Amino acid sequence: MQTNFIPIDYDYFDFQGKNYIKIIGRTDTGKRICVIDDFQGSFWAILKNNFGKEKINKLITKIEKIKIYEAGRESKVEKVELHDKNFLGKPVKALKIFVTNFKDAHRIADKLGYKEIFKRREYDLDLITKYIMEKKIIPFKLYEVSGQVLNNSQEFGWIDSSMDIDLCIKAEKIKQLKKEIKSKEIPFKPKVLAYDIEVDDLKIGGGEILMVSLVSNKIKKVISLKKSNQKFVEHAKDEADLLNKFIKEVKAQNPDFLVGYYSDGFDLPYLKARAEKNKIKLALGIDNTSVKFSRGRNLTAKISGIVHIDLLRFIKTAYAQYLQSETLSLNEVANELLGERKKDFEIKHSKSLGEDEWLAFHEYNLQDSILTYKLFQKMWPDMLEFSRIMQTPIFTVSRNGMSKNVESYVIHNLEKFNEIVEKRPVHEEISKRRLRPKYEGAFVLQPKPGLYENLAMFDFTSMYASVIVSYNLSLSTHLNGDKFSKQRGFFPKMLEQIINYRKKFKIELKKNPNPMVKARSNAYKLLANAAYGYQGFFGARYYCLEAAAATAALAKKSILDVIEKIKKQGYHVVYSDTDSIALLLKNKTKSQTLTFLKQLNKNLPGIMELDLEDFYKRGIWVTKRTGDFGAKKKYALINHKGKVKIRGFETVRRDWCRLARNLQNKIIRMVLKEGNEKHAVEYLKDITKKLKNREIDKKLLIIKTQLKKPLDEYKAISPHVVAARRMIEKSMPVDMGMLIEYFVAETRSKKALVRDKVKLVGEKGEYNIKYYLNRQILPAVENILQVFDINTKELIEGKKQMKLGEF
DNA sequence: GGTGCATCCTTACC
DNA sequence: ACAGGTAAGGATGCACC
Repeated sequence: MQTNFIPIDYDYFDFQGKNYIKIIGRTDTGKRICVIDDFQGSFWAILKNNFGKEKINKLITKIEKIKIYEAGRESKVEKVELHDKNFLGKPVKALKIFVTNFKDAHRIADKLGYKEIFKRREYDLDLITKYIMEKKIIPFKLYEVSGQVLNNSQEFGWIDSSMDIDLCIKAEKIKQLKKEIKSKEIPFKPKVLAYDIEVDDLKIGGGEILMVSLVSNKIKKVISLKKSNQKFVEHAKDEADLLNKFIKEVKAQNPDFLVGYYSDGFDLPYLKARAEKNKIKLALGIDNTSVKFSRGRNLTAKISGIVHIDLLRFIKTAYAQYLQSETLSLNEVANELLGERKKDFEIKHSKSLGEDEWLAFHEYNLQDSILTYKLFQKMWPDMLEFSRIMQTPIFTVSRNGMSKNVESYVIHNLEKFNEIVEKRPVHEEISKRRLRPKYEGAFVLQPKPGLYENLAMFDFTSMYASVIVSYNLSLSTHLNGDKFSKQRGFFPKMLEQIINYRKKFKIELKKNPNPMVKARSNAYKLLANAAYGYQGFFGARYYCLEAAAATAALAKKSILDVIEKIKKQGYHVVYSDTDSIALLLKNKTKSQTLTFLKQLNKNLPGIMELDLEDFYKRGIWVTKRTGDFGAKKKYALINHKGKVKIRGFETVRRDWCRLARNLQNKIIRMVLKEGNEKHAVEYLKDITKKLKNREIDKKLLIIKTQLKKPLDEYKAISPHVVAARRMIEKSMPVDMGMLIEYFVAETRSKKALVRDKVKLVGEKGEYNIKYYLNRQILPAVENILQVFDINTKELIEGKKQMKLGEF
């Protein structure tokens, strides 16, 4: 039997003490297939120099005899091979040691205390990684498998009949099909089922599940404890019935992906806990196994044969830094990425829901799954490309952070360099690394405050990555101190390849815009940007603080050199931060400036590249609030099309109240558009008057601050901590990571601290005029108007001066 | 009990 | 613990008078 298929999910199992790989995929005709592949795991023993053939053979004989009995099984060295390999760029002789069961690789490696052995490596990789590395069966690429069909076969203990699949093949040969998948097409349309639950008690398993919604391209339904004549609602007579109906529906849909939003941390653990309570097995796996959880920093929920995706995890690594949303809630993210929102519904305890409210609740629940489904579709190209490029199953790659993604990419591209994989740092090593002093980072130029006209912004493309490539900075090329070898290392070479791919797909995207090429280009961009952080990250296999420090230092030197050249050419440099430079054109034209930019590029080292980010009509830089010199990381620009770019100002900070943010935003825009402060001052006066007359909507005065750690770990009791404590008193849910909302109210108390005036949003009380005037509005506009020599304090307080702290 | 510096804390920039 | 350093700025903590 022979068929084409795409690998989606990977797993392995033991049979008679040996490991077998189990790949779940789809055939090119859409059938769900399970491919079972024989795979013997192995690790490396790298030999010290200068051992003759005879000595090596003796060693091999000794190693071949190693056997261990542990965890109720016998494992032994099955085979030893001598290879010429590279380790950290240097040629070595190494023994490839094959073991019966790879789970015992570490224990067997521990038995290799021979003086001839320099290092033992790759026993700390997982078997799936080893398999993909060696056999190159990469997720979502097309393969042709031939072998024996298992149909009610007793092979592997009737494994095929234990799974809900269309076809099971014991592989004899798996061959990659060279058929190039056209980048325009998405090669395979996954079957997706999105889900979401509603409960009264947010504590995992703390109360009954009221309803669960399920959405695919075929169904839109809510299974609910509440009877309803809404067409999409299926009634469950009790929670056990609800759970069974849920399981049955998932099985009926038979999806490739079961998708939730924060479902690793909430929906699936909740379902599992309630299933246990009802003595029901949450047997969602295609082999009828239950959901499995693994604890890391985050809870992770795995279902055998169906890829469980928690969209929030992927959003955090691949999207968060490019999103404007202030939180990563489903509502905000869906609004930004899809232009759709959750249904308006004020959640309250199910006991107090009226009949109409149940209808709305059902719709609300359904909408969450609809949004989750649509978000998945939107992100699918990105996840697919991540999986293919990192050569890592989508279950894993969608949960990994960027450092792990860089590492996966490196590990799976090492074979081109004949390299053995370096080990993961263990606990002591990590602690040691974390104690190392920080190195000096980027250069930030102190700006001179003012309103400027006719500017350009230059920036280096993927600056740190191109520094790493241009100066060959990595662990394997590190000699000593700040010295690095001239001989090109695998890490910089791989990174250069990444940058080249990024360029190639960016160009392709311009010619032919489509989501797949965009996703590919973006994945390479994210990889390039994370490479620097990776080398400085204490958990990295290829950690090299010297390389990270040198990268930062050489980047700094490069930008300072360029700034000098720009000045010499007669431009005025206003500002610079890390990889960008803002300059005044003065008497120069745009085209002269572009010519000059080309000239600058000719003299840059290696692959470094300086780009024009944009030309700007005006820009404003302000003073720091403390001191009369320019504030870094705070500026605003307007380009010639009228597009405004605001950085660092309170406008973009979520821990300032809306009133102050909106006011500052308007004032910045007025000033940039008009080039003077006239309208801005009028607008400020108007808002001030309204605030003093208590005409401002309290919604605009809410301050939101995130609880970054458990409440009892705070040393300083700040306003948001007080607010959170009050919430607990009122038995409102308070969790680490939550945005705490409060406003500052008028109080009779003479205490001066803000925290003594904190009130929760729902609480009665009038807003504190002096606080919002002196600590929100004034600080937000003061330094902007100061550029025009306006004393804002006098303006809004009248002639009578007031101390800043007073309110 | 007010002053002023240190420290904590959050959130931004790149 | 899950990429790095640089920076602004609010609010409290606390020694000091």
